[in-house]
Amino acid sequence: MPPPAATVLHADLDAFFASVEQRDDPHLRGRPVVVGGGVVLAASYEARAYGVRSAMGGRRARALCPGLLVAEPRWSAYVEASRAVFDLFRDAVPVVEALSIDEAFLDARGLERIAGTPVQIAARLRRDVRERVGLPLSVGVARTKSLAKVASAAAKPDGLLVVEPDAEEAFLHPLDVGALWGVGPITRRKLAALGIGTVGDLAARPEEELVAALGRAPGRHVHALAHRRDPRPVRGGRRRRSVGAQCALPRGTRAGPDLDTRLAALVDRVTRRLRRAGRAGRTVVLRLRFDDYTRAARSRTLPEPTAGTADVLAAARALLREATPLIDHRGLTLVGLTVTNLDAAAGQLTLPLDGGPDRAALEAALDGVRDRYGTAAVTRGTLVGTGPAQPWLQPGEELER
DNA sequence: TCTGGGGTCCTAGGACCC
DNA sequence: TCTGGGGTCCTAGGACCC
Repeated sequence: MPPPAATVLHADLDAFFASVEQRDDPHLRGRPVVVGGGVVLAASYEARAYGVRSAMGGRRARALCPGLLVAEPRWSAYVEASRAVFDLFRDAVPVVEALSIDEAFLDARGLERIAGTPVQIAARLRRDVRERVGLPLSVGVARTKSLAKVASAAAKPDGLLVVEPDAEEAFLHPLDVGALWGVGPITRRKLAALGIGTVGDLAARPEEELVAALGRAPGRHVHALAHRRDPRPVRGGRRRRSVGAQCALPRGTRAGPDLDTRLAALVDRVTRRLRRAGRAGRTVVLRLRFDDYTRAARSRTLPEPTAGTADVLAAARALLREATPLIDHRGLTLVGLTVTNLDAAAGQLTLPLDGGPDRAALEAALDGVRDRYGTAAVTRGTLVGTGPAQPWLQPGEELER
């Protein structure tokens, strides 16, 4: 067995939306900027120096930082920047696991001969992202995903931090438990009640005590993380597991035509996105948030996967009817709709290939089917894709990419 | 801190089946 | 008629992440 080495990279764009705005508008550079006026979606490091944070209300942010500049979100610019950065990730290593629009894990094992050590790859990646996309990227390099994630956070802004295997404990133990990936405010509070403040404190406690306080999975999980055990591999090629949309409502919203219109708009948005992505789901989830900010969800699982507006809307309306007493009693402040259980049933698409296609066309068609169906093969002049059923996709439709 | 929009994973209980 | 162990699927809720 080779000795353990720091081969996992966690790459994370700094203040992503705000950095894109500063890149594209010279007036914003070096100044406190937030994206999003109502609620802060991203804050530049200049704004963070004033205590401005993402998810903060815009009014509070402006109170903290009088000269704050507010940019309206430009989603297409962020998507484009993200694509360019992920292209560089995939150029750098073969296995990339996206975590969100602005961060990913990269597996840098076994690339010494062709691309250099993990640290060299990380340094080159930071330079390439800066030069070709114009954005600051922080990278953490460590033996496990969890350590790499914590390392990239410690490296920010615009930094590179390597945690070598023999330095892990010295790096991790002084940190607040909230720095661990997976320890949020609630777990942190429960741990504080046990007198646990740092990762070192956490590592000193027996697993049974943590399981008793947090539950089986979370207890075992934080115990393992504190002892730097994290066997999760970097997984490439992961697909989205749900598609949803939501909208905030004026306080005290009740069931009625207005709410139904909102619901229909959400269904429309979600099913469009599903169809564009070539996906279908079996479970429709109605999400509700009430006047007191408590939440509830109601769901229905359909016999077949669908991305059809009418199917999803019918299910959503049935759920809404079911929840109407609850809504009228407690008042609604948010309604959301999610389609999940994506591609849950097996199906098969068969395409006749008449007239002996040339090799390039055949390979393009295979790629198209494989993208949508998971597998693709040619059997006696017929192109077969096996995988998730997608009933609205007719044979022969949308084969070109 | 009174609150936006998008996701992930885990757990528990009940229905149902063999 | 009563009883057992084991499994899957579905619903609802909770915690966490960006």
